[in-house]
Amino acid sequence: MRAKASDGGRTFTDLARRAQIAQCAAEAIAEVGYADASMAEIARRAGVAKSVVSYHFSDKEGLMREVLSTALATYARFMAPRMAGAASASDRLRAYMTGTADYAAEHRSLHVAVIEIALNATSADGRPLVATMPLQAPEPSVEDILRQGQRDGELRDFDVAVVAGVLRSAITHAMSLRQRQDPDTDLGAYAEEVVRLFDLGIRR
Amino acid sequence: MRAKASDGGRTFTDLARRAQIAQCAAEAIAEVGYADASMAEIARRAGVAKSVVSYHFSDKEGLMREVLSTALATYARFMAPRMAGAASASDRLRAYMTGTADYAAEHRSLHVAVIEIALNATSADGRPLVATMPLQAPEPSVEDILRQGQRDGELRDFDVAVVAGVLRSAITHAMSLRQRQDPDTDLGAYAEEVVRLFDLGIRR
Amino acid sequence: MRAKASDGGRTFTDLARRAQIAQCAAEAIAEVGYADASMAEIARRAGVAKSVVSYHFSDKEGLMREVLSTALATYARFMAPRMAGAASASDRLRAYMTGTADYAAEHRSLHVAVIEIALNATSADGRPLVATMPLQAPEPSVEDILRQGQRDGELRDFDVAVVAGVLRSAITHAMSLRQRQDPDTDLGAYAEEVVRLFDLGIRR
Amino acid sequence: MRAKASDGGRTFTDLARRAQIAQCAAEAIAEVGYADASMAEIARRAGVAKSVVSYHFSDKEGLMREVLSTALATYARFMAPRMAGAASASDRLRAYMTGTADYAAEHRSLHVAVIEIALNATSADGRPLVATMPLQAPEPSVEDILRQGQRDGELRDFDVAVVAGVLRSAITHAMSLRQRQDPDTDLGAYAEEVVRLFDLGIRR
DNA sequence: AATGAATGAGATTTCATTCAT
DNA sequence: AATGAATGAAATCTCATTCAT
Repeated sequence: MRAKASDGGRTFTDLARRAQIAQCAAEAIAEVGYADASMAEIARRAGVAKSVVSYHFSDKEGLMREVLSTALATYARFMAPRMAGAASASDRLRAYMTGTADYAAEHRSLHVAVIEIALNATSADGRPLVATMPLQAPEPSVEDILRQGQRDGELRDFDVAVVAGVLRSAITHAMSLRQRQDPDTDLGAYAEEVVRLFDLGIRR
Repeated sequence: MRAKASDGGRTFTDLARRAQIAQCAAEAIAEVGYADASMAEIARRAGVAKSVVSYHFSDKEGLMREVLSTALATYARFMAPRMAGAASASDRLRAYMTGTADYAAEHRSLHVAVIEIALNATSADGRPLVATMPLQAPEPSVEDILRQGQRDGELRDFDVAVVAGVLRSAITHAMSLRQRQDPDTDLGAYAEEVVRLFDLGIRR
Repeated sequence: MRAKASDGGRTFTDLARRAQIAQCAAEAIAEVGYADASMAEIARRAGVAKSVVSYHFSDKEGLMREVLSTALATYARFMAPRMAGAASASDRLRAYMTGTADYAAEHRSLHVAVIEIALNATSADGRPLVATMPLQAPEPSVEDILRQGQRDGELRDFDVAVVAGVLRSAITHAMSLRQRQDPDTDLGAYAEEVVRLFDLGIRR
Repeated sequence: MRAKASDGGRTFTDLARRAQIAQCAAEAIAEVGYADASMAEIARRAGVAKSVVSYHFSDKEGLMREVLSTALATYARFMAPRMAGAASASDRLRAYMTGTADYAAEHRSLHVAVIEIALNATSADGRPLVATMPLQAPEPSVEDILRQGQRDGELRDFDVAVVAGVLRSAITHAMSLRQRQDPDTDLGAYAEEVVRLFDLGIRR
C-alpha cells in the first residue's frame, strides 16, 4: 500500500506534482498575464503534457483554486509572526504593509498571480472565482484594524471601507504596477513611504 | 470627391463609424470585462457585422488604441476647466480627484474600459498595450503637481513616484472595485474621503 | 440589400449551406454511427473547415436538431399523400408501413440518422435530445390509428401502447438491422410481410 | 505454482476479476448508456484503478466482447430449462418470449448492455463489434423455430428472416424502449401481449 | 496482481481575421 | 462602405492506453 498524505487521500507524489504545477501556473500568470496563461503554457513550463495538468486538476478552475489557496496559506504563514508582536493599530498597519511588501518581494509570482486571478478568473457560472471561495482572511482584516484604531481613539474618524480599499490597493495594485514600471524598485522603501502616508493620513 | 477630415486622410463617415465602434467597444468592455469583449460582441452592440469592425481597424489592438485615445481626449476635455481655477498643489489635487470621480460617474464605461484595457490588453509582442503607447498625460501629471507642491513648500518630502502611484490607484482601481462591490457608492463622497486622506498624508 | 429567406432572417446561401451540412451530417451518422460522426468528420464530408460547421450551427446539438427537423419535414411531405387516401385502420396502417419503407429506401441516410440520433444524442442537461424537442408527429400517430380501429370494431382488443411500439420498431430498428445485414433487402417486400403479420395479428 | 483454469491459461483470481469488471461494465452501460460508460466510469464502479481494467483486458473492445459472451452464456443457462419442455413451434416461441422477458427482468443490466453494445460498439476497423463476433445462438434460433413450424404445418408461409427480425426486435429494442418510457411496465404482461400478437400473426 | 502517473490523440468550441462580392 | 461566409489557430477537456514500480 502506498503512503498516503492526509489531504484528501492523495499520495505524496501527487501532492508534489500538484504543488509543482500550481507553482508553474503562478509563474506563468505573473509573467504573461492571466489571459495568456493557458493550460498549454502552464504545462509547457512544468515540462509535462497538457493532459497531465488535467489529470491532476479537474478543471482550470480547480487549478486556479489551488493557486489561490496555496498563495493564501503561504501568505498566512508569512504574516503570522509579523503580526504577532504588533498591538496598536498603527503598529499593526505597519506590520501589515511592510510584511506584505516583503512577501511580494519573496513570493513575487504568487503575489502577482493572486491579483491577476482575483481580477480575471471567473467560475463556471460567470461570477468571479474569488466570490465563490471562502477566502477567510487569515488574520484580522484591514477593516478590523482600522475600526479598532478608531475605537481606541488612536485613529481619526473616516469611512473605514474607503480607506481600507485605498490602503489595500496601495500595497497590491499600485505596488505591482510600480514594480512593473521599474523592476528594481525597493519594495521595503516603497512600503515605508506608504506607511508614512497612511500614518499621517489617518491618525488622530 | 469625398470630404476628408484632417486625421489620416479619413472621411467624416469613416471617422463617425470609428467613433461609434470605439464607444461600443468601451461599453462592452465595461459591461462584460475585457476577456469577454470579443470582436463579435462589440460588433453586435454596434449593430454591424464583425467584418465592419475589422474594416475600420487594422486589428483588435488598433481598436483598443482608439478606445484609449478617445478616452484620453474625453478625459482631457473634461478635466481642463476643472484644473484651470486651481493654483496651489492641494487645490489642484482636490480638483484632480473630485474631477476624476465626476468623470468616472459621467463616463462610466470609458473609465472602466481604460482600466480594463490597461490591465489586460497586450500588444502582439506580448507586452502590455499601454507600454507601447505614448500616453502623454494631457496636462500636468500627478507627479508634476506633487513636485510643484514640494518646491513651493506646501507639501512635505516624500517619494513622488510612490505617492503618485498610490493616489492614482486610489482614484482608479480602488474606486472601481468599491463601485463594483457596492454599485450605489457615492463617488463624490468617496473622492472627498480620499482628498482628506492625502491632504493629511502629504502636507507639510 | 441581400435577399433574405423567410426563415429566421437567414440568407439563401446560408440556408443552402445549412442544408448541405445537415445532409452530410445525416450521411456521416448513417455510415459511421452517431459516436464516430464527429464535427470534424462531418466537416470533412462537406468539404469545409470544422469552424464552418460551427459558424452555421451554434452547437452540435443545434446541428442535430436541424437534421431531425429536416428529416421530420421530409418524412411528413413524403407521407401526407400516402396517408390521404386511406380510411380504415388497416388501410392506414398499410399506408404507414409501406410508406415508411419507401421513405427509408429513398432517404436512407435521413432515416438511419434519425434512429441514431434518437438513440444517442443527449442535450446539454444530459436528457435525450428528442425529449427536449416538440416532435409533433406530422399526422395521426400509430397509437391513434390503432385506437380508432378498436373503436370502429375493426381491430381486436389489445394493449395499444405495446402493439404500437412493436409495430414502430418493426418498421424502424428491425428494418434497419435487416438492411444492414443484407443491403440488397427489398424493402417493399419487407413492408408487405410486416403488413400481413400485423393485419393477422390485430384484426378482429 | 498457481492454479490455472482451463480458459486460456488464466488463474482463478484472474477470471474472477474479469467477471467482476465485466459485470460492472454491464451495469455502467445499462445505467448511463454506452457513450458515457468510459473505462474510467467502469473502473470507478468496480472500485479499482483504470489501469486494472486495461490489465485484464487487451482493450475496450476486449472488455465488450467479454460482456457479450458473459451475457450470452447467462442467457443460455437461463433459457435452456425453459425451452426444454416446449415441443410445438408456438410453445417454443412462447417460451422464448416469456423466457426472454423474465431474463430481462432478472438480468436487467446484462440485457440492456447487450442491446447498447450491439448498437454502438465498433471494432477497430469501424465495423460493428457484433459483426466480428461468432455469436452462435446457444440453441435453436428464432429462425430455426419458425422454419420448423412451417415444416410441421403449424405456421403459415412467410419470410422467416423478416418475421424473426421483427419478433426479436419486439422482445429486445421495443421492450427496452417501453421500459425506458414507463419503468413500471409489467414485462410479463408485455410478453403475453406480444405472444398473442405473433401467435395470431403467423399461425396457419 | 495492481496501480498511480503520464500521455497523445481527438473532441467541441471560440476567436480574430480575411476575402470575394 | 459594408458584409456574409469562411478559416486556421488555439483553448479546454476527455478518453483509452501505456509504463515503471
